[in-house]
Amino acid sequence: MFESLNIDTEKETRIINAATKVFAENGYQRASTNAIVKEAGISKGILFHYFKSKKELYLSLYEYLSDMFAEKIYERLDLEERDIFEIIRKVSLIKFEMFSTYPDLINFLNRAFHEEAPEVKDGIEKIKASLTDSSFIKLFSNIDATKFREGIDVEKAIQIIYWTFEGFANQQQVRVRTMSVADIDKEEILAEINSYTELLKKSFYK
Amino acid sequence: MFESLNIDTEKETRIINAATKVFAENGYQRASTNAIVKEAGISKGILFHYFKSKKELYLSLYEYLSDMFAEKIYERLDLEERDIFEIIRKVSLIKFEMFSTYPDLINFLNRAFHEEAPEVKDGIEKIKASLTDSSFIKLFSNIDATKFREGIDVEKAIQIIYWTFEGFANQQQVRVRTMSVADIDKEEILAEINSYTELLKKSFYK
Amino acid sequence: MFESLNIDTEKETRIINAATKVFAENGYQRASTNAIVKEAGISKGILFHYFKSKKELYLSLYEYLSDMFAEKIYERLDLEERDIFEIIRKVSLIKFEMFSTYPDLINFLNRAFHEEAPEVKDGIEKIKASLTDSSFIKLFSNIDATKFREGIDVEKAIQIIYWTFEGFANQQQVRVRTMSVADIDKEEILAEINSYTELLKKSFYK
Amino acid sequence: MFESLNIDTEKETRIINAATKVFAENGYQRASTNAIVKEAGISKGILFHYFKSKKELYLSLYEYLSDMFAEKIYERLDLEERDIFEIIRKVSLIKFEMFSTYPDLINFLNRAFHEEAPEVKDGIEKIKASLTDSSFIKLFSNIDATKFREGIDVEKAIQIIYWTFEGFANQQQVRVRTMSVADIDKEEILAEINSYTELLKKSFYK
DNA sequence: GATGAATGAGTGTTCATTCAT
DNA sequence: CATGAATGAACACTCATTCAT
Repeated sequence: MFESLNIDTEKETRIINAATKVFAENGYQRASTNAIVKEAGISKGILFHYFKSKKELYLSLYEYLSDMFAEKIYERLDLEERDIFEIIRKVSLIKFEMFSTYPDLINFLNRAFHEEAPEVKDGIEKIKASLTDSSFIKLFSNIDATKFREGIDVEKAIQIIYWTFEGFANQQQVRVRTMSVADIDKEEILAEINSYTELLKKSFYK
Repeated sequence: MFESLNIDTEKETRIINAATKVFAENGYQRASTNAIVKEAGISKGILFHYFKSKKELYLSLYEYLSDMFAEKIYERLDLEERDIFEIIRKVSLIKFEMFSTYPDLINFLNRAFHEEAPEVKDGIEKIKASLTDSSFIKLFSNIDATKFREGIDVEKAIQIIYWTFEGFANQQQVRVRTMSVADIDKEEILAEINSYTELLKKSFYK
Repeated sequence: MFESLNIDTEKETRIINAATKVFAENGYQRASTNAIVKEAGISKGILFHYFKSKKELYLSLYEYLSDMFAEKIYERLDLEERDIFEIIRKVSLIKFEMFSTYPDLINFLNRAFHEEAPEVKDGIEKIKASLTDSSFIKLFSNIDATKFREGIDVEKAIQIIYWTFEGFANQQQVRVRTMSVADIDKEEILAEINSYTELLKKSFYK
Repeated sequence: MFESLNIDTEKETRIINAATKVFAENGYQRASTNAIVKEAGISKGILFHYFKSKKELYLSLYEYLSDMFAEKIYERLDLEERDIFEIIRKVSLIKFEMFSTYPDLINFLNRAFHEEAPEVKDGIEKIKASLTDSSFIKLFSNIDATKFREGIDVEKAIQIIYWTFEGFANQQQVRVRTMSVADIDKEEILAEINSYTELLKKSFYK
């Protein structure tokens, strides 16, 4: 299941949505298969008919949602873009919009990123690696190095930029946790992204 | 217990060490009180005599170890130091040495930092806040802003510096996870810290 | 199905072979219908289309394989033979050869002989009885009693002979359990059969 | 638990009796821990507090009951006795009486002897081996070989005698399975034992 | 203070059987 | 004929917490 995106039955969709939500809210360990089947309105048996274990469910879901997420990013991203800040701004924007539409998806992915449960940690890492290899890093490997000031270690500068926006995203997540989706002030956040962008440009660029 | 640092009996020390270790290795949820009493060589009853619940044990431990950690940091830190990079370098160094001596402590604290279990999340946040208020932020609030180039938003620059070293620390942790304490190449890591420092100084400082 | 030996389709053969193997390896209870359909490469539905329950599958299989086994024995046995030891030696030999060719069949039958699962125990007993009545005991009922020494209770002597070779067979089975079919030293086993035969003849025969 | 026969609390006794009964009636696999705790009138938790798994419960029980059984046999057996038939008669008699008093014990032990469940099979074999080594075979290793007729392979003769009474016991068990303890005709069975004894003596002894 | 026996709801998972397609 | 999705009760086992001793 999931392998070839043939999620076309109503029941499959319900499982995916339910599992995404329950895992997003509870993390791997605390999420109970009982809660998932209840949320999905299905029987215990059918869950284990589709996925042979909770672990497999989680990992399949992770792979499916990562793929889907990457796809969405790519289909809206200008792959010719070589300015790192433009790339990050665009990705942030897309993430935002996806968060409004599919908050569970984004929450699931964010949580999975730091998941510590030993049953799935290695599996997540493997999927992450294969994804990153095949596609993600590409975004950053194509960066236009000539824009950076002389004497700057571009690779490390990119790392700093990445960590900055990762840190910012985490900070927002914590803030947002208690709000409803509607209450998030998108304009304010974008403004903050801009000021970090300005600061980093001023410091790293020619 | 713990409130006034009167950890003077041998049994208390054993509980602390055991709980630190078990929580460090498993996180809040997966850590079982059974594992803790077994590791400590004490009875179930006495654990719940000292701490009325697992939650209280965790939170007391967190507070105690945070305090202890902050104290160690402070007693070795030059409080007059106003250069943020010097502060960070020194803190990194102290953390390093503490990790060699008390790896469980550092692992516990790192893990607690990202702990998601709802039973303790708010409690952690509260303790963190009180600690930060009373002491930690002080380190960063005293920073010498005059060293930064004109037109740079110093507060945001400090955030970037913080996120950079946080990101770097996380990266190291992932790398280190599979190694034994002995195999860590301290010199190499310090060299990397230095090059990030150089890069950021060159970019942000006058 | 099976009643009239019309096992002529390829699919039926696959069910038989798969079920024989899975029951032989796991016994009635632990054998799962899932494992059987997987091994046979068929769907769940078709299994329960042919056999209305796991119990009926097992019992039909038992009857079919018992019959088949008895048939094989009979077609190669000299029915005029009235010396019990000759009969047993011949039966042992045939069993041996069948075990080399159809190890699952023999394993299934051996295991069924001691099967304790209440769902099928009575059914097995009934089939065993009808088989024994109609054919098996005949082998032993025709024994030449005049070969036994005076004063010997022939019926009981036959029982002893039977138990001896049954015990020997069980002993071999335990030994063989860990070996591959190829590693079994047929000559050695036949030599042992011979020495038990000699001993019993010397003791019971004139 | 069990290690040093300190089964002195009322609850422990209830667990032992309940587990013995449920395992005796159902074998390892079909016996459910639910049935055991219900029969014993205890909670689920306490069973797994004493025994860390169903497997450990079964094996501890097997060891305990085997030991107990062997002890009972030994304390009533004349160890100087070197006539194999006398030994077997006496053992049969003791078994009988034990069966009247503790039918579950004997049923458990008989069933365990042929238990096929892979979780416990090896464990049973190991315990059996250690028991046999230390004590049981002794009974048969001390047999007076001079009583056997010239030219008889005494070791094989003993095997035959053993298999005969084993087969007889199995036969009785099948017969008895449907009866209540009270309905068993002890005299008749002892008479049959005697006639097998007579036959074997006449055949093997001088 | 100190022990560890005791609880019972909760966990992930299995399974023979049915039935709409 | 044939499929495999669907069921739900049952399984072994875990766990934080309490309490009689």
